[in-house]
Amino acid sequence: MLDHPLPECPIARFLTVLDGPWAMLIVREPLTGPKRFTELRARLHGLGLGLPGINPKTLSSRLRRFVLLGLVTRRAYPEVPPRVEYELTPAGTRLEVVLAAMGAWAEQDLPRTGAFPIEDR
Amino acid sequence: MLDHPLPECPIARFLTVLDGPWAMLIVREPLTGPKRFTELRARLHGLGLGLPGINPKTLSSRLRRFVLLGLVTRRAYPEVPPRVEYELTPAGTRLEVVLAAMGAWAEQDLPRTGAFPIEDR
DNA sequence: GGAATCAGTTCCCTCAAATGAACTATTGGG
DNA sequence: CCCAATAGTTCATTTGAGGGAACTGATTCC
Repeated sequence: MLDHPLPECPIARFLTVLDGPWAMLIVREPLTGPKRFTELRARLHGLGLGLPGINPKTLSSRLRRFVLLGLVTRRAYPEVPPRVEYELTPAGTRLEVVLAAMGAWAEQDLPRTGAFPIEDR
Repeated sequence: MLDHPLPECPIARFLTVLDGPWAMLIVREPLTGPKRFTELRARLHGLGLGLPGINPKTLSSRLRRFVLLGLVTRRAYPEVPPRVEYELTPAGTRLEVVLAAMGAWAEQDLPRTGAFPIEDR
């Protein structure tokens, strides 16, 4: 994904990096403070994407990407059992406006049921 | 995708429907007025997602979904050669704020090259 | 001694999405 | 007669993402 430069177009760049059903949902969690790996797993349960929960492989893969991109920091404490905390960087925190825009749009224009309103034009 | 109700969480709902590298890029096009199928194909070339251009199958599949969800209208003119225009509904047009948020974030926080800044914390 | 805890990794499998290329019907124009 | 143009569809194939399940290492609690 970072093997060659990202697209010129900012939107395309965003989509390259934050693609997939999980990416933005993962980013949302540490907005309320640092989160541990297992904590993230637990909180990403039952969001009802048709998916039961996130696979640890998927989660660690996304987290590694985010750390690489500077959206998240990873802090490991040499304890037993191990403790690792993921925290948003300022850049990561700034994704909150995107999340807010997505949420607001969906609340207004994307009902849960298949009964979609016909807008007059 | 509409076989059973969408998730309760608005963000998850957004991601269910507007997932994939192409969805938001397609929506962006008719913001500047109705667009024809071939026109969309042409404009979606060279965005550099590592992809050369969009496959017509992918495009027609997304357009069909958007029409179903009420984000886009499809108007066919019985001419030869055929002409079909895709236009955003008010709901589709409201996605502009999401696109703007994505773009602004990427411009500020997602550089093209792998040299990502380390933010002080 | 055995179980539990945590943060992942590894293996194998499946499935949906995307791709490339060819093809359709229709008619006007050279 | 043959080609071009439009809006797709169809076929066959690949790729990557995700899923399930099991496993690791170190240490503390029971």
